[in-house]
Amino acid sequence: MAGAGPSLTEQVLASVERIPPGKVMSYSDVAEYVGSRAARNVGRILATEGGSVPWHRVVRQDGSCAEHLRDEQLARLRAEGVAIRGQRVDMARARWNGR
DNA sequence: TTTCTGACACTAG
DNA sequence: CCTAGTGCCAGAA
Repeated sequence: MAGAGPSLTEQVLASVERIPPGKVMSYSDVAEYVGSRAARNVGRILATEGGSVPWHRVVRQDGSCAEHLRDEQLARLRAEGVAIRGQRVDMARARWNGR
């Protein structure tokens, strides 16, 4: 395995940790940010090692989230000052592009 | 090896 | 606004 640079998992985790409070990133945004196009990979990584990163700051491109997380997701984001619109996040307001 | 499933995205109706 | 179908990558049986 070697080595050639950080693994996709490491890059994803690092990107998620880099997201500031009050902001969110979509799965595909993170995927593209690390050089991948499979948003599913990001979700899979967070499901496996997301326990060490603010996974709640990662939502779908449309601002919604998975049902088993919807409750925790919205609750945490709302507590951080993220604009919530009913059951979805106001991406136009909380979306973070890495800058 | 094949098949299924999953913290997703996109297009069409 | 909603549902259905298809593509993507990776791991488990």
